[in-house]
Amino acid sequence: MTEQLAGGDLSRLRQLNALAVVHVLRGRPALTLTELSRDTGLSRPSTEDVVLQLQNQGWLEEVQPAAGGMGRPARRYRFRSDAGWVLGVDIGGHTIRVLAADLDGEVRHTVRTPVAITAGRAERLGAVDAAVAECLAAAGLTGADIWATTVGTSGLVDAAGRVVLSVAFPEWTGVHLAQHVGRLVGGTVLVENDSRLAALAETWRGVARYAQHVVYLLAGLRTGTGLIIDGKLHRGFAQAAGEIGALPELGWIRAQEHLRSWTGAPAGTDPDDLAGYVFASAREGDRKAVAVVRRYAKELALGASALVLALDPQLVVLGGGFSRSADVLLDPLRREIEKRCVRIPEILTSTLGDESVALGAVKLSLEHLQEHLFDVRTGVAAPLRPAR
Amino acid sequence: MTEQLAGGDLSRLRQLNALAVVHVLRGRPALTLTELSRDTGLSRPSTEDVVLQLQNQGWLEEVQPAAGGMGRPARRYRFRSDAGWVLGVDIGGHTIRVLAADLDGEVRHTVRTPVAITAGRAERLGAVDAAVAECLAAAGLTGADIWATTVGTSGLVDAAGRVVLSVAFPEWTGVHLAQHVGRLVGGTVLVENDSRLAALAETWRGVARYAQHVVYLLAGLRTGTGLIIDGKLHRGFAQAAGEIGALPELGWIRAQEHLRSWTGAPAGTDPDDLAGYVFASAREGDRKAVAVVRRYAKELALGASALVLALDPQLVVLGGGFSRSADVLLDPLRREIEKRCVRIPEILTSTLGDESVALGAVKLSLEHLQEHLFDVRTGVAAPLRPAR
DNA sequence: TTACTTTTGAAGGTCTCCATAATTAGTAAC
DNA sequence: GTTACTAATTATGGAGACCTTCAAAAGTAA
Repeated sequence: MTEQLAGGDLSRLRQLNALAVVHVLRGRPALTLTELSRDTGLSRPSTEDVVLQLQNQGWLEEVQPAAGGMGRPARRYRFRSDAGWVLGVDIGGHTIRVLAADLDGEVRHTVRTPVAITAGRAERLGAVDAAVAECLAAAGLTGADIWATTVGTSGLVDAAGRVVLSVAFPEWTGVHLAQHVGRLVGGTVLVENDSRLAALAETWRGVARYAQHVVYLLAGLRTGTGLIIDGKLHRGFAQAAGEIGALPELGWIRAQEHLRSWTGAPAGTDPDDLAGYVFASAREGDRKAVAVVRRYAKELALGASALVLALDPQLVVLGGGFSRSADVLLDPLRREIEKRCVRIPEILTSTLGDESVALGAVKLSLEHLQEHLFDVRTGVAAPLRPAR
Repeated sequence: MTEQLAGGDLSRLRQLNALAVVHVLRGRPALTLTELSRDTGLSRPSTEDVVLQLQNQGWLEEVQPAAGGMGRPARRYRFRSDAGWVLGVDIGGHTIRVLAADLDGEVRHTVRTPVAITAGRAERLGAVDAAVAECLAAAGLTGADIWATTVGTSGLVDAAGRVVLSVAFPEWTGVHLAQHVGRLVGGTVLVENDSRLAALAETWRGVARYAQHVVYLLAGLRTGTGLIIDGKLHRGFAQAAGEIGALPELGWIRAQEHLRSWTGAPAGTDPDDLAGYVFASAREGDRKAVAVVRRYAKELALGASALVLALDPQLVVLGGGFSRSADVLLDPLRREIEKRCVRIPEILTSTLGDESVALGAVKLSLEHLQEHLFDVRTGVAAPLRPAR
């Protein structure tokens, strides 16, 4: 059964009303007391009381009254979204990304650092340190100002924030990212698989904003998935959800091999760049390239269909590097899914691009704060970085 | 984001505290005010106030004080679990089951009516009517005393309570079960797929009580699934979740054919009874029967593995008629799943038997009431059958 | 009958909310 | 520049729900 809400005394009521005020005010421009009173359902005097308390605690700030208008100018209050900060870190193969966002989720600073795909563990971790430091400096913050950080990485991550298994970077296996990044910033450090974060980003600021159940496909040099169920990221009992690629009968692991088998690219092309040539040739109508893309789409669709049949999502989102070639990839993918599924979900292409993982990391940090700072169980405390 | 809890005035606080008292008292024996005060965190006088109000509303009842013990005997109050009733109906191929349970989920009356597997739509609906009427009569109730009813049926059911597609009983397709049963009883009538209800029953009173993520396999003359995610039944966007059997590459639909291909049963055996002979022979070591069971287990495991890889459940529950033969079925099933999955969940056999669907139907009815009658948004109103 | 234990009932106080009315600080019109 | 109008602020009184504390009541045990 759902966790019941405990009752309590009058201070509990104040707690709830303070929470209601914060909830109304977050992510919106400054409001007057009358407006707040209307939106919270509280009386004007009570609203003022609550607002004064929140102002003393540091959550709210009075801003200049709006010019013009009849009657006595009303005081206006805004949520101090800069009271705390969160970071989103994406440790990719070629790039480290760090986003600093305020409590409203507004991304204020972005740092992008290239890193060699061949970089080892120490070098990559060093690049992460440097990027985080650079981002903090740019924002004029120190690690102590950060209330929550989420790190996205490829591979399987355990609940403690350790990389349990990384196929793409064998050296990465075993690295304790939560601990490592925790040296640099305050607050909680979460670590999550990159595909899952990308999926989360789509439900936040991407094409999946309206959907409660989403299957996200990361199609690129690696293939991955992220599942959103009931509006929440689904991890599974041991963080192993979405690993449909492991099923040998579906042959998802072989999917990219089709792309690499193509011989139409200039000699000496880096195998990692080959995919781009295949898609480009398919776009120009090269029949062999079209056939290769179709075979790739079919294998991708097999895993996707299994997920769709299992979960019946409203929406499938195609993301990852190959989603840039959605014009040649989406149609065959859709056809293959339609062949197999009972009910056909919408199938859309991600528009978030390279930033999706880092954005999802920001969102996960915010959700963590939401649970611990603005929860109905605890109410709103003074704005302080939560204990780790 | 999660739906925020609205604030309010003092009556809201009373609402929450009343809810807390009800929550503490439900499903437990009568408690004294002192005990209630301790468990709710309220002061003694406040607890008394709340309890008196709930008693006036009809939710609580004073019972005889406990004999013996030191000091002045304390008044004791119990939750009036008989203030309302729910029904769970299982429309099976051979049997109609109706359970009547009180608000604590205690099943007080059970009716089991045989119905011919060949019965048409009208005959089957008539049997349902008769069984419901019989159950109400046995409980001394009328339809108006029923606050919620859930009907379990095979096939795909839409949100309005209509059978959209029934493969097992073609005539069943299109029947509006919610409407039909709604003629007999008050309150809400929910209709749900039987495999899902069986899965729900396992998390309530079965082997899955401790698990948040469960894959339930209905293995019998039909094969079906039920998914529990985050402790809740997962239906998907269009109630089509769990239809992994449709994926041609996994060949789930062919699974039972293996059992029917067996030639070791007495001539003229009803094909529906064949499975029992196969399992019995396998139990006695007949090598051909063992091989047939193994092939069946493999195909069952294929679909199960897809679900396990997709969701990473803590637990897989094997239910349905064939779960009686778990002694010969479970081991090969487990081996095949272990071959394919990244993380191996526990695999257990259902112990609820034939009643699981009806029990799950009772549970779904109770969950519906829980949401509408004892919700933090509304608080507890007077005990009246909720409007439809 | 007395001592002890525990619940009950009553009193007084505090907190948070609400409704209402008086005051204040602006704009608009003359 | 004064006056009317508008809308926010401030002040007041009251109600509801909670808390703590203490005396009275109703049992058991010696």
